Amino acid sequence: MTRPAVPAAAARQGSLREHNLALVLGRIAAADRPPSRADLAARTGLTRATVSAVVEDLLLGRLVSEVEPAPRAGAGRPARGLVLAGDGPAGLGLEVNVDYLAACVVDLAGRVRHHTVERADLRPVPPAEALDRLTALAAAARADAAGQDLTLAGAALAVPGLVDDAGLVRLAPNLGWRDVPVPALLARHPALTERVPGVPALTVDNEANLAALGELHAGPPGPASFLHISGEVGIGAGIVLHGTLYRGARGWSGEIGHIPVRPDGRPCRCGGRGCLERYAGQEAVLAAAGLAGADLPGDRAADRLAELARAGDGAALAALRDAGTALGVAVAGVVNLLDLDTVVLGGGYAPLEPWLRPPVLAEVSRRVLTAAWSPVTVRPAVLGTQAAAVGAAGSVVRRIIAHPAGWLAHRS
Amino acid sequence: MTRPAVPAAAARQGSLREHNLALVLGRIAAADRPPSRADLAARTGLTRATVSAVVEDLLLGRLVSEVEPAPRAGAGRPARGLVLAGDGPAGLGLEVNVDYLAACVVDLAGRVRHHTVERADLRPVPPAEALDRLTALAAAARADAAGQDLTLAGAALAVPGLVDDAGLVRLAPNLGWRDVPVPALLARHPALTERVPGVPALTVDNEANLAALGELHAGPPGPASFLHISGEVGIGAGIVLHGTLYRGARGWSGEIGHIPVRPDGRPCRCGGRGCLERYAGQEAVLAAAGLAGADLPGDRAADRLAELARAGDGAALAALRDAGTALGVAVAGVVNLLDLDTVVLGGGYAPLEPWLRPPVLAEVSRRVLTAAWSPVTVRPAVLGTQAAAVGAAGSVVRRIIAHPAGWLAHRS
DNA sequence: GCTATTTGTTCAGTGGTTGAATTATTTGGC
DNA sequence: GCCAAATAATTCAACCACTGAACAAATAGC
Repeated sequence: MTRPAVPAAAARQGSLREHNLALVLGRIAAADRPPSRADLAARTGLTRATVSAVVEDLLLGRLVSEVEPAPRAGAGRPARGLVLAGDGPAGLGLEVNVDYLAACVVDLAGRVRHHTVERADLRPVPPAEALDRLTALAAAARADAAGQDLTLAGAALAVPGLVDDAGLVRLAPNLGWRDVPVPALLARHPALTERVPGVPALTVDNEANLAALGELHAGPPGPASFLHISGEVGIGAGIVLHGTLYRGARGWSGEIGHIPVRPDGRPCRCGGRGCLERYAGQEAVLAAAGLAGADLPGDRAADRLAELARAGDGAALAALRDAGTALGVAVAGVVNLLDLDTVVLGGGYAPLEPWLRPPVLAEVSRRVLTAAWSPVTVRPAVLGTQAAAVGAAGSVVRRIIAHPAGWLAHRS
Repeated sequence: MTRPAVPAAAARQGSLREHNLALVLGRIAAADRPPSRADLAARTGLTRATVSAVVEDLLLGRLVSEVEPAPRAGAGRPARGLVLAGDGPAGLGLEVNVDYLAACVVDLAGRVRHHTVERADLRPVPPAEALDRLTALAAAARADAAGQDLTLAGAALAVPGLVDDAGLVRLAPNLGWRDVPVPALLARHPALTERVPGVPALTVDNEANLAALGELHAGPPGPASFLHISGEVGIGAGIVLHGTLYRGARGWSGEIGHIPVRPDGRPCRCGGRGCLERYAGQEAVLAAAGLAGADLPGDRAADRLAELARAGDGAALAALRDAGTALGVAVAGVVNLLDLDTVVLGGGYAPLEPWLRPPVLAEVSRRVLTAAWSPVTVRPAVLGTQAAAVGAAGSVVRRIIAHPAGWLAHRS
């Protein structure tokens, strides 16, 4: 990617320290074994003197802690290992979805330290009440975190819909929400509005975006470019380019469900025709598999379909093959456009991956111009249905790791 | 876009100056009237002392020059205006295409200071000979630049094909090139390999990518997100996200011509079926308009078609409507995925924009989920067929503006 | 116990920014 | 025509963060 044309802000003396704090902390986070100060100096290019000074700040701010010297062969003073603190700041991840509410806490190292799911059909519930119930989960999560010596530094909420910069949910069709001002509705709950400078108290984002972030951080460290497809009632996608989530010009990227795959095909509720959702969305697949009337809750439907496919049910297998082909056509277009090397099947698609992958790969290898040189990997998501909530919590701690200076200033 | 997780390199004292050089130079480049040092201090947040020191470096390095004080109302010492130097470094842009070679020189301010096009059918010409002929144009451009007190700081070459990081042209189907090692073939031409530290002597890139860059810098300054579609024999696209060109995981993004628009439709030479190129590519449109046998050179074909359409020719109008519809289906998918606010019709599509825009817009407004809140603009490219060569030259000078320290180190 | 080795800290030196004081150059009032 | 006010740009001491070298600390091997 070409670098941005114009830097935004003046660099002053303190900017150096801010940058190097992030550099050192990022290396500690990405290391596979606890690095010593000397390791960090060698790997970052800073001197040992500077690394010591920077690490001192990080230790004082409870972002890292020292661990026992790792046994090492040869002579020399033993190194003190540095790890991300397990008792420092943590992120609160929340999710409102069609048939459940969820809350989780993730610590700096990315470990899930708390996780609750409350099943409930939220379609008939007014938004304000749904958010009220969510704050009960949030309060419990906060109490659990406090008991583990964790400080919640911020929260992120995943919603299955289009969210603008201010946190207004413009449209969440499957939830029946329209123009819901989430931050205003949550403003009276102190658990969600306590301010830590440099860390937003609450951000609201699209569920598919946050699920992609969860997948990014659950995988190996380092930049990656992939498409994370969440197959639910609708089909959403999160786009990760070179290790950063791409949100679009206005934050509404990833509406892969409305990519046309049969321009003159089945009409869609969006007003178009032949959208992917009408061929590979939950309703379409269940109908084709003969499960139309079963009225299963969202996450059960995918498991039921997987059972049938595993048992060799003809209708289920045909339904999955057709859905995979439609998905493959859309994915081929995306890969031709964006040159991604990986496609992750997430959400409801994850358990169905064994049956979806072959037709998707077939379409991709047939239709992608560069498929011959650069194979495209299709794999299931490693995080299951928790992806969005975990990704939401992870987005809070990743922001601290990327910009530790704000957190440190707050603690001094 | 979420910020990157881990900074890459250590920040030392000199990094501050590097950053602030780029900051100040970028503001001078983006300003609409020559700013004074005091203006720059106010706008960047640096002190006037620092701005003066930074500007001193830029003046010494011939990147900016002072102009007469702009007349100002009120009392006070008159300000000295700062502009990008018209006699400093410049970029050399080159292009090999199916039926022409081009060379141009662009100065720091983005002005085109030299431009030559040599028409020739290059399909029967071996790559080495085509590149030889190109170096003749490059030498003339270099001489002309020297006569205008410009120093060529680097060159960029636009090719209608897939290019890898090393400059190897993997495939340029319409030119008949495959695995052409362009940098090696140009290595014996000193005019193209003279090294300026910090500025690559020669980069090779896809024509559609460079055309999009040309369009980005020809437009108003500031970040923009758009899709620039070059409609030639093939259809390529350059993707600009938040003011930066997105090249893809391996550099092969933008193959919009092979997005499926009729999955079971006409077979394509890529091996797929129903690719956009088979419905909106030059061949398909000319055939539908009854011009199949005319065998016009690429850029004349579009003009001829525009003439016919202007005269009300039924077949031409129908062909353009159908092509626009196919294009609109593909664009709707792209906008749903990437949430772009602007689509630029470039290359051969530019003169046809009056007839292509209505069907494209119709499909987009019908199929894009967020079309109701956020209109998508479809407009013709402001640079015509020169876009790729001008964009190539511009990419060289933009790199200097974004990273002036390298250039300054070289001159000291 | 001595030496080699590696880790981590201390400290003078340097580069770059800040902020206040100073110089430079104009307009406008008297 | 001269002086005050205003704005632009430079100068300079102070400060901050990083560098590099010297030094202290802690271990293994002989």
